[in-house]
Amino acid sequence: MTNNLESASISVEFGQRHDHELCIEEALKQAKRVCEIEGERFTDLRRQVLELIWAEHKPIKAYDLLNELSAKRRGVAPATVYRTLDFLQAQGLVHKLESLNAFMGCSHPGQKHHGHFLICESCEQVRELESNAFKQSAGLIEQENAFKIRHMTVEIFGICESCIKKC
Amino acid sequence: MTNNLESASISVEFGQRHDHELCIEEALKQAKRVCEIEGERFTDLRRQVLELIWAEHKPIKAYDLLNELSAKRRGVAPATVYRTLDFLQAQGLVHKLESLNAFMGCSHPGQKHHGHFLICESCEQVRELESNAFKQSAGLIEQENAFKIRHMTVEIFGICESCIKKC
DNA sequence: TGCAATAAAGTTATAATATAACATTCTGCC
DNA sequence: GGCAGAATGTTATATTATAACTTTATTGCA
Repeated sequence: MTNNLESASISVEFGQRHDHELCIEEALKQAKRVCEIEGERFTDLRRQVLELIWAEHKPIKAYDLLNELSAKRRGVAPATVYRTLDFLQAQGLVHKLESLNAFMGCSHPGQKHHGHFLICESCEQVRELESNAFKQSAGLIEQENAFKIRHMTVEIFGICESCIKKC
Repeated sequence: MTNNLESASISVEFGQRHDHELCIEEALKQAKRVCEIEGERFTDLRRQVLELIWAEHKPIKAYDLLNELSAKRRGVAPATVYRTLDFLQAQGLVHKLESLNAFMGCSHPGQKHHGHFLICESCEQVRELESNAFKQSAGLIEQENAFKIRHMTVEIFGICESCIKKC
């Protein structure tokens, strides 16, 4: 077992055709790896939830997750979903999109980063930006305001390339 | 009545001592102005809500607002609060902090801008950044991703200067 | 193996946040 | 005054999230 947390990211461009089964497979594989490294259990429940979250490159709401999960197993309640989401977020496998009250699979699991997102208002797909996209601005802001940044919520709404072309 | 929307901003540094009554007064004055320019009514309810929002340099939750507002007038229900918040947000007088489900008075009313926030996790005060803090990064992101930005939620959590000094 | 300790998941209840739909009142205008 | 539209009141309910306690599964160890 490797101890290298810097793994490849699971990421595609907006509207790009790809074998999404591979995305899911890769996400699950990396999740398993992260859990092993962290000494956490990647249980059936956690795997199922993560798999549902990765079903599309769109954020999913907790109660939609609950509905879909209910089709797969018994005894699913809100707490089931929120607990599992908490776990997956703690492991850096899932991000919450605050503006949408919804959850996304993390494209850079195992890499320490803030989640920054491009959200297409037309196709509703979401893409995670590289963490360093705002690094310079963030540094500047820290200096100018004598403020020590601990976490940044960055959610950018607009129209993706693919949707611009379609107009 | 002036038609100049570019008004002074209502803004103080973290921890800075100031006559907060003046902040509130200024916020209400500018709100009245914005409403006049936009042909909207700055009613008692709207003024009371905005005044409560400006009571501190901290975000306030809708149901806390509801409680405080109930002390001032009869027949206050959730819809009362949310409707008024919607109005104030539409006029650019109030911002919602998505990460906190809470609301803040806008420091640059009448100026077209995204709200970007520094949120101190120690004293819980919030300060609105100048809109152009991220302008360069935003431009870069648009280019690199061929993405047309329409709105940005930027909420930066950390420790403010005043709280760093206290440690 | 068997038992204790801990972690995970199940279960029930409820809190916190937000909106929908319709009724009433207020305001500006003729 | 009376009409039209805006604002507010009112009631009900949807959506999002957590608390508290129970049961089950897993691990480590005697």
